[in-house]
Amino acid sequence: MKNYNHKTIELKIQREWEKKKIYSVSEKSKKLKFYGLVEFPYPSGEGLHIGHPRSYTAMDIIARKRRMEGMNVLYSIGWDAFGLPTENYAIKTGIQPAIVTKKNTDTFRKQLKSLGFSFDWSREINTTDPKYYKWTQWIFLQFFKKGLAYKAKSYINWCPKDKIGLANEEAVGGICDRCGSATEKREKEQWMLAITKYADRLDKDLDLVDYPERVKIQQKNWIGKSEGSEILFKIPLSSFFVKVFTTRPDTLFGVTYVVLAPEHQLVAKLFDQIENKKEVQKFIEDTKKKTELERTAENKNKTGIELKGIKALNPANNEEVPVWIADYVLADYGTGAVMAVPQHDARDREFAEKYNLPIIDKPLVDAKEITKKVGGKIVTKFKLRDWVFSRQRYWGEPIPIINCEKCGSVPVPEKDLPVKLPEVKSYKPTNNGESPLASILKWVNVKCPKCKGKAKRETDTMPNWAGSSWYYLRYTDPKNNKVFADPKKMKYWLGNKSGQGGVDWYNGGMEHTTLHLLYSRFWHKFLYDLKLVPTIEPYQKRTSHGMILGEGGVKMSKSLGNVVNPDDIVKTYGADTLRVYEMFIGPFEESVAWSTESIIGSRRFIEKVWRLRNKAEESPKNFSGPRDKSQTIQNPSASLPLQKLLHKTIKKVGEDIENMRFNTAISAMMILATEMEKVETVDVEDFKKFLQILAPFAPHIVEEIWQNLREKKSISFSEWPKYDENLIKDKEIKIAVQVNGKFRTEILIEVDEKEEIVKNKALKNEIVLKYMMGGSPKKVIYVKNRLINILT
RNA sequence: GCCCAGGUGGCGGAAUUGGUAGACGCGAUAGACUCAAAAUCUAUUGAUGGCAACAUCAUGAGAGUUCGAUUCUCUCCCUGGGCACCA
Repeated sequence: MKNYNHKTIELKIQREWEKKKIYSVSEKSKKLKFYGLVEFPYPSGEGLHIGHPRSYTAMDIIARKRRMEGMNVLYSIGWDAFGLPTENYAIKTGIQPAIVTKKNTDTFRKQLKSLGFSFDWSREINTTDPKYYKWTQWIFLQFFKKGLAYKAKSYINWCPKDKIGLANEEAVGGICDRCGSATEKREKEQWMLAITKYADRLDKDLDLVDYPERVKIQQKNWIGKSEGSEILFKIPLSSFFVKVFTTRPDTLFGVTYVVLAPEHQLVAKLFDQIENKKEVQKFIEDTKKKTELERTAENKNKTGIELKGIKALNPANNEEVPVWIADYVLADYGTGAVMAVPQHDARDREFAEKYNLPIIDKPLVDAKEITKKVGGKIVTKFKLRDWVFSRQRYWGEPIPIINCEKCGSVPVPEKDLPVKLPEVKSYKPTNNGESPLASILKWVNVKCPKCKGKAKRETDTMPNWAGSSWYYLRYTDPKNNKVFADPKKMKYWLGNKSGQGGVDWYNGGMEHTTLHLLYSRFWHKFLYDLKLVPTIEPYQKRTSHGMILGEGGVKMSKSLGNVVNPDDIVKTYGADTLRVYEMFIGPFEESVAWSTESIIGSRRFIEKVWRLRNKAEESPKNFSGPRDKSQTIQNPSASLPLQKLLHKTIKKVGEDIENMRFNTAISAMMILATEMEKVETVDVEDFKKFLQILAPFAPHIVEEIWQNLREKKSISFSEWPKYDENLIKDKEIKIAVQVNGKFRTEILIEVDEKEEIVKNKALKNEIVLKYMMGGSPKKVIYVKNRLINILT
């Protein structure tokens, strides 16, 4: 028997899969479908990160198990390729982003193929492909037509030295990460998507999906639904009112002051009546200088100033209360004004104590009644804000709008889609804050599709969240030129049980919980309303993997020099070993530290499986012709304890995969392999069952052995083994015996043995008698089939 | 400051969800095989005391509930991630 050579085996097997296209699927199947999804990668110049295979192997294991369970499985991959790093690389080198992207995706594809994922490569997609982004633009136009894409003033990060707009990521802490100078906020007209229109449904429909509780909590907190009242406080001697939003209208009698955001419109309107104009003006100026970060970080130093000469009338009792402005009240949440009840609110109390404002104890009243009585309104507010959808960048989907002086924003006619990205000389944003596209006059100057007059193209591009908001729909029908995906194909793959359904299982990172996951749910619901997708929600089930950190638990980074290249691991140990190691490394949902030293354990396990093949071959039963598989158990030469262990392992591995407890599944298979190695021969049928449950984890080596055992069909489509209930049940078990709560010995009992018999057995036990020291049992606690505790 | 995770041997981690803490793997030590090495196999491996049987202690710290707590409750400390002071 040859030595195990992962290089030749893995290459050979991968070529066979590719040649036969065994993982290509179509919806023309009578089998039940399963749609497994992983977040498609951003093809960075650094190549595949060692963390990518964690998620991809996990879903590959599930996909492979589903195939063996007889399902028609869609598992696909693509590239989320628009984005900043490629563009910045282009700015530095002058190489076209499209060329860089091509190079990077080629690398990623090769790397992913070397890991043996069972992707249907015929469905590969790329968000930067005009054939793909045609439909991203098309969906944008649907938003526009429904009035959900609109233009509004917003702020961008602006570096006054470099004269360019910056992404949040490039302006962390208000510092430009290119030149280190302080950034400013600059007002700019931007395209927005009205995600807030869907806030309530995005919140409520979380009840329909199977997401981890922590993901649901995070989404709910992000959406931030709260019910409360809007109440008007009149400003005496003026025609103005302060409109406050409160979730505690029942505390209205406890209000001792009102606080406005410094940017609140009323401050300017009432400015003439303010007695301390100078101080107020200075306070407002100071607040403006602070970045959002500084303002929100100053928890302990809430600052404010009273608007002297201005009062507000509490509508509950017509008493006058002072009006303040403070930086802790934000202009863009609620109404930008709050009523302060220091008696009932910790933050109001802190502020009141600092500035010596009164704290009064007034009665609590019924929230609804008081709201009605004072002419207020019961309202629901959300934290969620509309989505700024414009980027002044090159490497994104051009927003398909033509700006006409006469007609305003006019959508590009569908027949003219996609609006392709033109080639430019410089990828750097212009120094007046416009995208580099603005400098290509030939491209910009067009006729208005409506009036045929002079018009200009929109030069803003979309954020990279656009392409990833609908990619799972494109996988169902990746080459369609007529529609973004055929409704029939979507219906097949997404399922439609009374509007429920969606991708069956979507695994991804926690970092995408509030942005990508929420954005794509929003797009999906919008498309559902247009009757363009068959389900209310895009994903039925979502799970999250933990990060793979560097050795010792620190983040992997170039600067720390602790980046692990998956190519090196595949080369040295093989894809099967890397897959097994990444699944064995720790609990799937938690962050774990990489350890190159520990990989050897997974490699040893794989080699052990290779050696086990000899035991199976040497079994004389191999030459006795075909056998009835159901007779395996009665096979006289098969060891009963080993068979019991095999069937227990089949059960455990199956259950562990479903719960993504891959680490304990592998541990169980290691135990089984070690036990198999101890016996002289292993029944070939039993060994095959072991190979089958290992197949999703280490598909190459098992396929090779499978072929050697004269199996003609790929193990990938063999039937997932069933375990025998009778073999799993034990007749006798050991249970723990405690005396006064301390473990002292164990006794053998029959499973489900009567309590009386167990008690008698325990009380006769020598060791138990010794520890009871002649005393008599006062109380005996028996936990069935587990433990008996004797108290004296 | 708030929210969400998490804290168990030298290291990564198990523990049937309140029932024998440390499965499995790495590392380490000793032995077998070998001229030798590698590979493989066997044994030991939480700490302290003891020749040993064994005993005591031990799951971030401290309390509590319980016959029994890694698991539940409270207080505190630390690590990681997120944040929009959300009225």
